Amino acid sequence: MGDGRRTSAETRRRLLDGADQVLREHGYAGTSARTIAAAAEVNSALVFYHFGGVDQLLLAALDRSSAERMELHGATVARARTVEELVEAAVRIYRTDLERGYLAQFSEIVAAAVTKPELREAISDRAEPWIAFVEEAWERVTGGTPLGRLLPAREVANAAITFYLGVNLFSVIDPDQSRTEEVLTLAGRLAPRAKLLTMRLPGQRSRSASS
Amino acid sequence: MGDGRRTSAETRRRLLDGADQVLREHGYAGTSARTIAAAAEVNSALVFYHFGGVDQLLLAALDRSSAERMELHGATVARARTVEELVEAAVRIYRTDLERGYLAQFSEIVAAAVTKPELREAISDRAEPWIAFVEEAWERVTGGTPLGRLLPAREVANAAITFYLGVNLFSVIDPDQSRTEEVLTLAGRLAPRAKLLTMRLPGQRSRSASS
Amino acid sequence: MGDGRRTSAETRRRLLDGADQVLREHGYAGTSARTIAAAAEVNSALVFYHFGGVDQLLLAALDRSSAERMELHGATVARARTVEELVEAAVRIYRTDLERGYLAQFSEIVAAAVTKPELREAISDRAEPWIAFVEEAWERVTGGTPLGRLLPAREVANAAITFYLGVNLFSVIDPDQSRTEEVLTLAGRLAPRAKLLTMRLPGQRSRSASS
Amino acid sequence: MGDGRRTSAETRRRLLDGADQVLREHGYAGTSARTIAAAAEVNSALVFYHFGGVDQLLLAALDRSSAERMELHGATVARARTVEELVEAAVRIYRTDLERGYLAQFSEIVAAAVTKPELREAISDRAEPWIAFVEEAWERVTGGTPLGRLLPAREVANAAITFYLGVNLFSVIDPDQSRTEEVLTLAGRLAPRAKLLTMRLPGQRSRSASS
DNA sequence: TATGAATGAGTTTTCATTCAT
DNA sequence: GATGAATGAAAACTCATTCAT
Repeated sequence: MGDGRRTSAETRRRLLDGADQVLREHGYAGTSARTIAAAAEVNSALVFYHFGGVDQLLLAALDRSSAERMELHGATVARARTVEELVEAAVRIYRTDLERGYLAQFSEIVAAAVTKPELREAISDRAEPWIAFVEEAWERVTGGTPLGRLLPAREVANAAITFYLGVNLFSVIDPDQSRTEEVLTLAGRLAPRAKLLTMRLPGQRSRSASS
Repeated sequence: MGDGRRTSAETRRRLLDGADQVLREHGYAGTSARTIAAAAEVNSALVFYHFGGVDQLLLAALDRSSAERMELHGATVARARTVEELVEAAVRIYRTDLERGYLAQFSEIVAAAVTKPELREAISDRAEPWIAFVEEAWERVTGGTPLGRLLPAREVANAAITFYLGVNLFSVIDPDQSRTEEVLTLAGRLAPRAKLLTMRLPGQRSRSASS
Repeated sequence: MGDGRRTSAETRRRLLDGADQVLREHGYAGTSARTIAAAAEVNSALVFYHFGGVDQLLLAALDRSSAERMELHGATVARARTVEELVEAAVRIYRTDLERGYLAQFSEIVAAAVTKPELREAISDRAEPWIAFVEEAWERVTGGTPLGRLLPAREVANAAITFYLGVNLFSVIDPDQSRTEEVLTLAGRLAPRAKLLTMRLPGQRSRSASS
Repeated sequence: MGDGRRTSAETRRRLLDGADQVLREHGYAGTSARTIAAAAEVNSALVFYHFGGVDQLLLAALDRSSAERMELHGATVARARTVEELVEAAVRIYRTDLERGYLAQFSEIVAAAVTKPELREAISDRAEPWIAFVEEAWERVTGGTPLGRLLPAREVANAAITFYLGVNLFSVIDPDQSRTEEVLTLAGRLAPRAKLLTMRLPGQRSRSASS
């Protein structure tokens, strides 16, 4: 399989692409050194030669797309100045990740980490930057405002990532993603109303009076 | 293994218990007909005889605990009359599921369904009643109110289940569940403020005037 | 491979026979679950099903022939009343083990234990009864005699087993076993002279006088 | 691996050292082109370039230490004038080989030769000079004496090498070499008595009379 | 119903070895 | 001389599944 010599970088790229493809088409359970190597049109021993194992290859593939996404999404989020814009950016990010298969890739690996405890730490480490990503964006946009005080960045980030992961699983229930679309649309409609949450509740005494 | 004859029902029960135990202790990846049968102290061919296969046994075990939970959680939710009480009930449900290991069990199977496309439909079918469950509760509590109009039951149910599924995966990143606790606590604090979302936005003309 | 059903005992026997055969014909390095199963005309997974692994099967085969030999050689040695007869018995044992391939089998496994440390304990345990066997025979024949005092049973047993093991390796150098035969013949000729070793050395004072 | 260019001789030396080290630390079963090359900090293809294969490298390493030992032990033995001194020298040789790891190295390779029939001839060839070595020493010390007639050099040499090889395997059963020590100590005590073996047996007629 | 023996395909992983550069 | 990428065979072992009893 595969004909003759190739550069190392080329082989590694083929393997990373093969890993992405197999993961998306057959799920983690259908992923093995053989299936990946077949997709990459490469000898299956090279999975071990270049990456040390199947899981390590999958993680390397995740790292590769994580880096791409971080760049791409970083730019998207940087333009947001208001909560509305931030929610809009989030919805755009979700759609991009869905279309490009990033969402599926991430889900598959996270799901694999649920079933294989030895993967958990690796995944946990790789999710952390994304939590920080959301945290920073929220802080930048709402820092110092009443909304920022009501909804602390850390909690918002955790909730956002939790929801993002859930979308992956929910796709099992919602194969055409229409329900998720509806939820996101709703979120878009609610965003301009977020600041209402910070108003005084009827029957709530004023802050100065309550102290 | 096991001594002497047992009733069919007894054998099935042992297998279901074994499946639960192995799934929680070793994860889906460590689950096989042999490991389950060993935990159940039963011949492994009986997994096939009684359930037709490993995945089918796992699904049967899920059905069993789903029925238990439906009863238990139904009672919890029935008492809720306000949005605050409903969110409180949801938090209590989450904590119960976590403590009893339902959450872990559900996570493992849902994660397996992500990983093994052939399981997806089965999981989808089993999630549907829970979506209906949330939908009905929300409708009962908010039906006919402005909040009910702003947040339609269907979307709320989808969002709630998406989040619940996400919690399963997020457990990988949040092994002691403390981050999830924080998010739920925040939800509890926000619930009384939900009705604020229905207020008129500054600069928004009144409904009657806008038509 | 193999046609249809067989009894468990029959399959186990075939595997043990196959293990013996492959070990003798191809050496430990040429021994694998596949080669043994092929020789046994049995599915190779049965090596694991019945014995748990290749090394365990080999050890079981060793145990089987050790039991046979212990019975056979025990009878041979029991008849010896003098050192001459004991040496004769030892030579007969050596020839029997050589002809029946026991010597080669034992050597292969002991040699494997040299190269694979994880086998050492198992082999050590299995050699111990043979050391005891020699020790008892020597003690029975020479106990209480001057020769017995000069050559303690424990040392004789260790030396005998060491030599026995060496013969295996020496067969590499002495493929037709003629050199080993000569050494054994010499041993037979020397045996009647063993008691001479206990005589007083010229210039050695008598025991009673020296104390 | 390894930085920059090295001379051919240097590379060969590193590989020989690496082979020795890996063989002693991980046993023959843990020895591969890769592990040796790693220990030598050299590219693993050089094992083939310089030596043609792993076993050939191992044999070359054996040849190197055999040459060292031949020189060293030759000097030790040359000083022996009597059987007692010769046995003393033999014990000293054994202890030296043990301490310097020669014994372990030799054991591993000889054991491998038992295990892999294709190595046998190579080992046989390499043992021959040692047989000659013992033969010559024995002949020099006992030649023309009654003891020399009773115990011909050829048989003594074969027996000594057989025992030495056995010690290698016996190390599995006697990991701290204490039992072998005892046997050698006994040999040291017996040596002065060797000439007693040549005395006339009680009831044996005189040589001249018997002819 | 239950058993345990059997099967064949599949997995990860390692190895000696080759070869273009 | 040296390198690192590539190869194909082989290893141990596990699995779901079947089937005669």
